Amino acid sequence: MATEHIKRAIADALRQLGVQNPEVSLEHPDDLSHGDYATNVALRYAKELKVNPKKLADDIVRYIELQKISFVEKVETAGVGFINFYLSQEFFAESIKEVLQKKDDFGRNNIGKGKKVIVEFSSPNIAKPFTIGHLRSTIIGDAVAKTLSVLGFSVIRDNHLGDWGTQFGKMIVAIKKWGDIHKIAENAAPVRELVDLYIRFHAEAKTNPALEDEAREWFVKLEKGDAEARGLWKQCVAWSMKEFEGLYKRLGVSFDTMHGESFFEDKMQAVMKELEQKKLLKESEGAQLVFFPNEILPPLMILKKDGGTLYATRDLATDAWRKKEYGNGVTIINETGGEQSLYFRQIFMLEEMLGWFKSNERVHIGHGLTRGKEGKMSTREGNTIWLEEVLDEAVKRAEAINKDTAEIVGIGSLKFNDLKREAKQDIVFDWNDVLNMKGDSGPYLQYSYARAMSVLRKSPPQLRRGAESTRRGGGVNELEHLLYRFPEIVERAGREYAPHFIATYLIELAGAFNGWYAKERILDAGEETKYRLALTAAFAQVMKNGLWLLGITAPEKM
RNA sequence: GCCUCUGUAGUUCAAUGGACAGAACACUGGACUUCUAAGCCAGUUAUGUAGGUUCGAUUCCUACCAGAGGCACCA
Repeated sequence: MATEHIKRAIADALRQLGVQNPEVSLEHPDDLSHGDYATNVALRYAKELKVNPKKLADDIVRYIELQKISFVEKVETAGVGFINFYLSQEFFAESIKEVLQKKDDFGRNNIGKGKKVIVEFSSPNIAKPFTIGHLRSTIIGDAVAKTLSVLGFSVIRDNHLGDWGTQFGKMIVAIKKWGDIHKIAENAAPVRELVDLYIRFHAEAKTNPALEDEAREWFVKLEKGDAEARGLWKQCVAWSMKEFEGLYKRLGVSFDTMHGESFFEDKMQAVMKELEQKKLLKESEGAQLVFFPNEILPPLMILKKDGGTLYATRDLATDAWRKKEYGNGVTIINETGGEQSLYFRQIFMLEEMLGWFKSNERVHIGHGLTRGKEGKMSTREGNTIWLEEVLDEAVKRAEAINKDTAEIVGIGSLKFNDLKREAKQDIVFDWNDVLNMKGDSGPYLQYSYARAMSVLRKSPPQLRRGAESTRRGGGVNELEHLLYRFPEIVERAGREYAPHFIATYLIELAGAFNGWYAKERILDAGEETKYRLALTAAFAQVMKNGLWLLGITAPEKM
């Protein structure tokens, strides 16, 4: 509520001093003693105006002081020429009131109004383990989708299941050669058996390359609708889906659409036709590829020499369908591992060449690898960590402290550990780090929230009507300095598709609350109790909303 | 070989080109016999190397070093 006024006042001052079209940047200084907002315009325009920056800053301040900006108490110059703005007590009282009134309304940003966005995430493969690797996509994608939705975007959460491809040829060969379909069905965890078969396939294929050809043949059969191939495939899909549903339920993640790759099987023909018509396809060594102008990117294969389709073929069909289904102007976000970033650059460029999308309508969020200490974990090698084991271990560790909340705390710690860092960073898997329950962790936030709720529960009801209580004297504390910034943080996290901005903000916020809580007696503050309760309630509100964006449950007690 | 990403404290991570580079873990010490100690307070330690652009660089550019990933029939 104050930023626009401040910016306008600075711009006016600059015009007054001779700048034609002033550009004003306003930031929050790192150090609270430098005020709530600061601008570096004096440093930027000193050269142009041929004056000393410090003097320019002083001139600007003198002009601004005459303006009397609402909610700004003090303006002063500092350092080499920064101008610092200190907000007034009324501002903080107002902002607390606003938080309490708006509740679930996350602030006033509505940058996504009228815009559609598809967030494709999680996307596990059928008949393969749901590993710690897929967890990242699931967690980050969920947080991004939620963040965009509160910014007003109309969000379609899509799980693009890997239920098609040569891998099913391999799977079928393995089942027919070494498996027993009835035994697998009786197993409590059929997917594990399938994965064992898959690993065996790769082990045996090393000495017997003919198996690979056999697998390709079976996939072609599957594509042509062979009854036996279809039957085995359907069975694999059913077993996997059952397992996935259990995991999604535990993680609290849901989807609007679950169109697997097989859904687009019959939609690839049209894409091939369009590629041919636009003369984008070129034959090379029997396969069909797209070559990019000036070789700015390596060629992208669309059709194999045996006529089989590839991931790219299906993805193009997928995006063509989405365009038709959701209309022009839809933005598509793919959350996948970072190792696919070259592939997505190829796809994005091709889709631009086809005239389907503008470059900013296609986004790839590539997360870093979760790897073991010894290197990459791979299904083929059989050294993956199953997500279920990780969830169980997380809950077990949380149980050691408190049985009642173990499930939400365990899963909260796991999610937060992922979201607190930039998505593109690799994670070296380490139990103690991944399931950290102390310090910068999910449980720290949950605990801070539960503590605030406990204070509110124990407070006298007549003092709880915080919204209309007024702030009293005394210094503004860190918590107040942070609370009003939540909407800005959410907006930035949405714009940059980067949930870690929310995560790091919440850590800071919780730290401010805990520090304040330990020092002050909230319920025994005399006349000021009402305002302190309002502040506590506002903190709880923001923390709850923030945790929700990250997909982490905020427990009332723990 | 080429391309992309990463290099910050003993460790794991932050930091829209700005003020003294922030946290957490670990370590050391402290407070609390009243609202939740998974907490609070205090302390030690860091921008891979060499240049460049800039009033000002962890951030931008160049080269090098180190790690990860990718580069035609996997996804």
